[in-house]
Amino acid sequence: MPSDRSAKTHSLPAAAYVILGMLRLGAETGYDVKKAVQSSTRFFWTISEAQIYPLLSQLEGLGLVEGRDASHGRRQRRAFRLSEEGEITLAAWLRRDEPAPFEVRDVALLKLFFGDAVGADDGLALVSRMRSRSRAELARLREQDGPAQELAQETGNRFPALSLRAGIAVHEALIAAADEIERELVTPL
Amino acid sequence: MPSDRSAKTHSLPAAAYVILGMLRLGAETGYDVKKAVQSSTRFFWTISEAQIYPLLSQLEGLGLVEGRDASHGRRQRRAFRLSEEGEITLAAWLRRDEPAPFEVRDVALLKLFFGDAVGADDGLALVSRMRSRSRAELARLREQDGPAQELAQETGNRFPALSLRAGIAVHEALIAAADEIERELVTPL
DNA sequence: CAAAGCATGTAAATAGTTACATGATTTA
DNA sequence: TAAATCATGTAACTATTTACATGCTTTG
Repeated sequence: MPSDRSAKTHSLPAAAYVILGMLRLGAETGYDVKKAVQSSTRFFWTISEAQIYPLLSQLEGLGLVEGRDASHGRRQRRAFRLSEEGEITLAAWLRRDEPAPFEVRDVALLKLFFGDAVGADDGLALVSRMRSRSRAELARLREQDGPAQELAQETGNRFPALSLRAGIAVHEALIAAADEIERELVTPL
Repeated sequence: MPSDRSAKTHSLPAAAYVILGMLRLGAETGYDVKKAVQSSTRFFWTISEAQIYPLLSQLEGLGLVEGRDASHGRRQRRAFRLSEEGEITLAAWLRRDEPAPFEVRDVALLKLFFGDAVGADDGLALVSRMRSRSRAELARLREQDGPAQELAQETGNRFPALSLRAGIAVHEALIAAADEIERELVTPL
């Protein structure tokens, strides 16, 4: 675990740390990062393809990652790895106790908040949509549980599996909340 | 409850619906909207002041809100209300069953995911920071519980109080998850 | 051989934040 | 009378998404 000797303070966007972190966990190409994000951190932070490739170049320019050509036959391919600088920067970010306001961006919950603007049936529909959305997310997260556990066994990286639990807990809570809200809605005041 | 006769499909940004919804719930000025967001929907969707004022003008241009001068002495002040068009647009958006992927943007959880990049102590610090953050949010949401209940009694708008519960449930779940993760971390594999 | 997946990228547009700028009114 | 709160806004910047564009390789 590197200490933060030369901790770059240029505070990169969060997406940059997602890339650094994923490279550390074994991703090699931009495509790998994209897949990894989609299956795991997507719950905590989404990034799109259009961010990944430019950011990788930027990070290379800053010396935080090292790229090399890893083309496969005629298919072009760039493989990256964290540089020592990159590891230091990632660790320094993790240790930095910056204010981190919890931020959800969820249209389903947002719509629920304004549910009084439609009739009772449409209001109930909002609740049930929110629940089925959480059920789907829950299924997706549970599928990741196995692979995450394996990663923990094989590489000793325990945090991905542990934080997956947090995601699972959130959606279980949302499903329970939906049930409760529904019950109250059918009971008139 | 209006039906969506002339449902504007120009699909506005989510922030626009937040404004429409808040006006419907009684906010009058941009400042009111800002305060309302900070105390309630902030959990589901954040918007900043710099978005509110330009959006209000835009919405006025589209005929979805109606503004009038409501200056108080020499203090300038614009008061807005939903137009009928605006109510229709809001209701149509609520009824529209668009894909709504759950999206969290949370550096605390994100850092937790990459916690293996630092030592055991720093890793535990990530868990405890995430927990205290959720405890603070929980306190804030619980403070809103009273006012939300009153709103429900006085105006019949029940959804704000109900969806507040979802927010409370989420943070309770995250606190429980943090406890569990911590327990596992101190137990070596 | 078609479809799915691998792989990389750009352009244009939209969305959102931060910082600044201003000044009035109410409350302690 | 100082501090807090009310109130509105702009400029500059940063972040992010959507849509497009390309073409290879593996699998069914």
